[in-house]
Formats: sequence, structure tokens, C-alpha cells
Amino acid sequence: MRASRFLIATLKQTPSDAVAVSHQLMLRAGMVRQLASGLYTWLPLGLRVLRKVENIVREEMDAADAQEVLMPVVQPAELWQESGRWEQYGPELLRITDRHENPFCLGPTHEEVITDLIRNELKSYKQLPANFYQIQTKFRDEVRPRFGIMRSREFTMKDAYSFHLHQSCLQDTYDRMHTAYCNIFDRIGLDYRPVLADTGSIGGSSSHEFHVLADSGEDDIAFSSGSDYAANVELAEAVAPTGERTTATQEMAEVATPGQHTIEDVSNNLKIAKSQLVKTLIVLAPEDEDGNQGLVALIVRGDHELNEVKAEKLEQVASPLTMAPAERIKSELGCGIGSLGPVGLAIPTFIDRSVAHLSDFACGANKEGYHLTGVNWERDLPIPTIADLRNVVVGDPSPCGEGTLEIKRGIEVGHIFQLGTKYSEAMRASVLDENGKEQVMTMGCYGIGVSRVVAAAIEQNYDDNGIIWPEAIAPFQVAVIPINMHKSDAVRAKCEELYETLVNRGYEVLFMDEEKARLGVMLADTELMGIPHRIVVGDRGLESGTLEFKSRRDSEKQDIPETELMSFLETQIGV
RNA sequence: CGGAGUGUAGCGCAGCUUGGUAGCGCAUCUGGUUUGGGACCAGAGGGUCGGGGGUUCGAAUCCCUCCACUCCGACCA
Repeated sequence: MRASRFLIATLKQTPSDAVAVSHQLMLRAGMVRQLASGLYTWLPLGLRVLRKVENIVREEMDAADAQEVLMPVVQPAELWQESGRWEQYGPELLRITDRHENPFCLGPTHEEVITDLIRNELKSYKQLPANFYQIQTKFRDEVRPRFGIMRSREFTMKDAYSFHLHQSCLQDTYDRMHTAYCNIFDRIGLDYRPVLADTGSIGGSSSHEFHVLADSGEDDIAFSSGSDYAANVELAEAVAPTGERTTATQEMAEVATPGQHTIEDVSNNLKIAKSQLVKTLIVLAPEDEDGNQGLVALIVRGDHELNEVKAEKLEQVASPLTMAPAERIKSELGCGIGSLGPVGLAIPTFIDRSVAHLSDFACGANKEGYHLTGVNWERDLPIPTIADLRNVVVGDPSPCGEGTLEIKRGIEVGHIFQLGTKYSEAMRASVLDENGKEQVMTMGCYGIGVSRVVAAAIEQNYDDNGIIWPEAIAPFQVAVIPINMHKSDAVRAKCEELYETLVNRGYEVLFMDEEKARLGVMLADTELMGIPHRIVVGDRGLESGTLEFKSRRDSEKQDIPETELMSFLETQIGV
């Protein structure tokens, strides 16, 4: 590609409304432009990258025996009513009406459409398993689009749906998809981790998210230092402390703690470590037959945080998790939130495993302005129900039994999970089995945020000068940069020859052929755009028969004899 | 949806307090001089000052209202 024929839309200044690195660099490099909140146009440069990601995804999906289809973005409400999601889905589902006043929506996902298709097309168990995928635009009317391409409203996703007669068959396909996803992210060249994820309300036996590691990620991922174990912090199990609880040495005593309502205050004033304090959180129970919600106490150690996902899974706790209003706590428990504790608390109570292991601990006295010290389970109060309630922290033992946990930030770029029969049952998607009996199929579903992968790749690979593309998804492999081409016929001739040779050899080349373009500008632009390799052609080098080569990741440039250039490039780039 | 903020040339911004007919840098175009890391000189084009309404002789500026966008939070496969 000649730069004179290609839209190079680089910006020197960073647009003021871009915060995320990938957003800034995608705008500055001329990859995308914003049309409206959460809506982006892909410019030629950006589209080349997007297509590369798509192609890798497509090749690996095909290799895993998935079949490509393409479903409409606009979907009839009817199907969503059939699955029950027309009511379940909130305003994130953009609903529209056509000229005949018929309701439709813009598809945020395609379970309904694929299930409708498959129930009509598949009739026999002999056609199973089957796995269909598409690379298609999705629309989710996000409450708050942000970080540019990372969380936009319209985005490109690869979604696949598999159909099976038995769980074991689903598991096989699930495992194949897991492998395919690893192949995809390996090929793209990202530092990623498959992590155990929350299966959410859909249920199913297992679910993995694929996270690209980057400080700007929105999720916390816990890893074991001793094995491959990785899990979303939402899900990572906080294992019970080992060993016996130490025996009590203190008598329970009430101490005045006027005005001290936080763990911080109480710890400082009583000179007690936060890990010897407990915090008592009051949440709402699920509604009873009369629609009333009781109170439930959840207790974690002072240095720990409540894990909301774990708490919601308790059947005695309302989902979504709702903290009890301060007035109710005051009137029903007799004190403010800063003075609560488990001793004499007359509501259902759950304590974290690490709390159960404490002895001689301190807590609120359920009396305004007082705390208790030297509290011990079974002596001063019966031990409540023990549960895993907290977020894991760095240094916790890994649930896999080996090593300790580290925590890093991740960007979710893929998610695979086993749907079971949620859709196939609601929409009656079945086939005949060996006995001629109708069987509802069980389903799996597998997504990759294709456009998000592009942004995530940047979040993980950039420097002060711009993007540093992984080789496999770079918009171009090599930039050819002439110096004073308009003045030097030798430079012009060499560049033209080089360009032609490289293209013929199958390289993707960006030839910076703009007349009179300044060297500094061309170098800065190609660096900003993240082109992995560049060859600078100048009279000086040509006189000694060399060309200057530099890779985007290298700090040093090197002069390569013209005659050796092609073999040199093969070792550097391949092709 | 709660809180905060911003809308003035393609991008980044000043002007607004104290009303007087719109400016700076970058980018663009023309000419010239330059050219091994984002050049210089001279000139030019480009604006319903987010929209509507009001106050006023006069509104980018003051008032009302609507809209868009961004940030923090809540929410989210």
C-alpha cells in the first residue's frame, strides 16, 4: 500500500475526551473515529487490524469444526418473548418498531436466533454435535459506554453455539473451544489467562473467561504461584485457615469507643490489628410470601472485603445483594452500623471461614459507642453458620492446594460456558434420539469480543511513541521510508524496487511515498501506527550499499547490506 | 439513574467574571526557502460560538430551556 493512496489520519494531539490508552492511541493513530457515544467508525488502518483478528478467529473456529453462519442484527421480539428474555432484559436491549408496528430488537447476542434456526434444521441425533459461529455486529445499549472501543455500544463479536444430546458431548466441545481459544490468543500474541468464572444465573457446570492481562483491566484475576489455577476474584475460593483455633486467653470485656464507627478508628484506638477485628454487614433477605425482607448479618474480618457474588449465592440473602437501610438497622438492632457485632445478634448470621478461626477478637457490642474485646466463639456465643464470604487477597493460599495467590487486572476478551437447556427447553429445540424419542438438546455458547481484542492488544502493547502491534495483527508488517525521495532518483528507484519486491514476496508493506514528506513525520507516524518493522532508505546508506532496518520493539537500528536484506527479513519477520 | 464537568474552525484551547459584531497553536491550501527525528517565511481559506427562547440598541458573554459528549459512581455477557 502506498501512503499517498491510503488514509493516514494520525493526530498529534490527544483528543481530550479519551482516557483509556487504547482509546487515545486508536484515535491518534487514525484507526477509528467516534460517531456518537459508544459508536465508532473503523478507518482503513483500524479495519485492517480488526480483519486480522477476525481471520485468526475464523481459522481456528473452522479448525475446531465449527461452521460459520451469519445471522441478522435485527431480531423479532417474538423470539425473545418465547425465551422469556424480552421481559428479563433491561434497557440494555434496544427495542425498535418497524413500519408495521411490529416489535424488534437489535441483537445483543444471538441465542434465540440460533436456537430457532437449529430447531427447524436439525432433526436427528446423527446430526449432533453441531457448532455454529458467526462474526457479527452486536448492539448493547450500555448504561455507560467508556474507554472507547473497549466498552462501546456497537461492537464486533464472534459468538458460537453448540448443540448436543448429552452433557459429556457438550463437555467435549467445550474443551475443544477452550483449546481453540488458547490457540487464538496464542496466535494473536497476547499475554492472557483462561480463568474460572462465575456461571451467573444461567448455571451450568463450568465457565471460563479469557482475560488479557493489563493494568487498565476492569476485572481482578487471582492466580496461583504454584499451578495454572486462575479465577476471577468474584469467584476465587478463600480457603479456610489451617490448623486449630488458638485457645482463648482473654476475658470478654466491654470497652467504650465513643464516635468510633470504622474498622480504622477502632483498630487505632484499641491498638488491635484489623485482622483481630470483625466487621458486621447487614443485608436484606429474600422476600417472603408477604413481600417482606428480613435482615441477615454477614461477618468478615476487619482486613477483608465482602465478596458480593459469594454472598448472593446464599439462599438466605437477597439477590441482587442489598445493604440494609441505616434506619432499619437502628430501629431493629438498636444501634448504628459502626457498633454492630455478632454477640447477642438476633438475626440469621453468617461468618467467613477466617472469622471462624479467630480467638480473642473484637467486635461491636450492639450498643451505641461500645465494642467488645476478648471475644471467643463457643465460650461467649455460639458459632454461627460458616461460609466463604470474602474476596481473596494477595498471599492467600491457592484453592488448588499449591502456591499462594497473586492478583492482576484483566480485560475480558472471551467467555465460554455451558448453557444447558435454558433456551432449547424454552424454545423446544429437540431432535430424535436412537430410540426415536424426542430429546431436548443441551447447548454451549462461546464468545470472543473481536473489537475488544484490538483495544486490549493496545492496552498491553504500547510505549510513549504509540502502538506496538503484535506481529500477527499489525495493519502492515513493514514500512518503507525514503529520505528526500523527491531529490534523489537513487532513493526513489530503490524504494520502488524494494516495495515491489516485498509485495511480490507476500509482505504487507506501507510505502511512505508522499513527496516531500519529512523524515521525522514519517518515522513518528509509523511508530504511532505501530508498524512492527521499518526500512529507511537514504542516499548515505545507498552509497555504502546498505539499508537501515529497525523493529518497533528494538531500541537500536542496524544497517543491512542490500544484498542480504531479503534473507535478513525472512529471519526477522518470516513469510 | 445519582453526582461532576464540557460544548467557540478538523484537533487542542483562550475570550464569558465586567455584553460592543471572534482569536491563538496545530492541521489544511498557495508561493518560496528547507529536508537523517514532528521545519521556516509570506499569504489564504475555514465559525449559524451545541439548539431554541428571553433580556438588551446590541449576546459567545446575562437568564430560561432542551440536546450532545465526557468523567466518577451504581449497573453490566
